[in-house]
Amino acid sequence: MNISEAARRSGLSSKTIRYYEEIGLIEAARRADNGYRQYEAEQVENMQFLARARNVGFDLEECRQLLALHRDSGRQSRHARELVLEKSAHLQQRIDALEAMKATLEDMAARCHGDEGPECAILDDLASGGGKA
Amino acid sequence: MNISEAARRSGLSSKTIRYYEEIGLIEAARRADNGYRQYEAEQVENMQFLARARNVGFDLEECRQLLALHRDSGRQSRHARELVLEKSAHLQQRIDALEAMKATLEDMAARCHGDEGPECAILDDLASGGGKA
DNA sequence: GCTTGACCTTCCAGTCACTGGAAGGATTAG
DNA sequence: CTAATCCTTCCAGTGACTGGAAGGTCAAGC
Repeated sequence: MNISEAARRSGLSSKTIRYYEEIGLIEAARRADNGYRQYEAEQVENMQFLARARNVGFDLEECRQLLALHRDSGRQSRHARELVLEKSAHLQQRIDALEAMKATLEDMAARCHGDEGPECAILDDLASGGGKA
Repeated sequence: MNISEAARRSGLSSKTIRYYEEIGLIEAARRADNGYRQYEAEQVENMQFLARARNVGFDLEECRQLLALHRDSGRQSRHARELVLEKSAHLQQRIDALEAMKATLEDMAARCHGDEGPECAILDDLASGGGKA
């Protein structure tokens, strides 16, 4: 199958597939006589694996490790679990940071009239560090 | 004061101050005879404003708008409030996405033995799209 | 055979908000 | 005098793509 079909089936874009090939995340595709990349179901499965791993927050280096574990029949599931727990903790940190930002914004918005006048608790907070900022 | 003192007081790095000057987010500093940038309290206040705005999640373009409102005595607080509410909603979307990722990861981890053996619910989920993936 | 449109290829530039580092000049302390 | 610490400019790199240019290929319809 051509690259756009592989893209459609895997959930990656054609651009992304070429990019992953370029950085060695997926192996270089076989080429047809016209130079077009040709894919088999197996490569598409690898792409799906990558698409799913990316969707749950893994970066490309982690995806590489996960894919290596996936391919390694002598793997230890502990390694995959460690990656997952580490990523989960990381996500929680980012969530906490975003929640804190959001709380500050909501506090600012609550104290701002939001009318046609120039008085503005938001701009005052940003200027002076008042409020929760 | 020199740039490193302005950095210390504002919470931005010297590199970041130079960068903000380069992209026109803060005005070009007055130079001393030796070519060093010289700052007054007023510029440092602008830097603090930017540092705070960045800390609550605004991107540089939004910071530019907020700073413009801050400087505009004829402003309408409604404009600042709109920016804040929009950003807050955006943050919520990102939080939701991260929460979903985290839930998936936790579900995977819960079903993975995490031992010395190769059986692994995590890798199976990523490969087949099972679980919550 | 010709055209049109949808593919495919490579390569280069841009994104965002910095950060690191090189190469070199200025200042300060001892 | 020297060493350490500032400061300057400029260039390159980050992550993970995305957009676009320039050009080759293919299938369908006339």
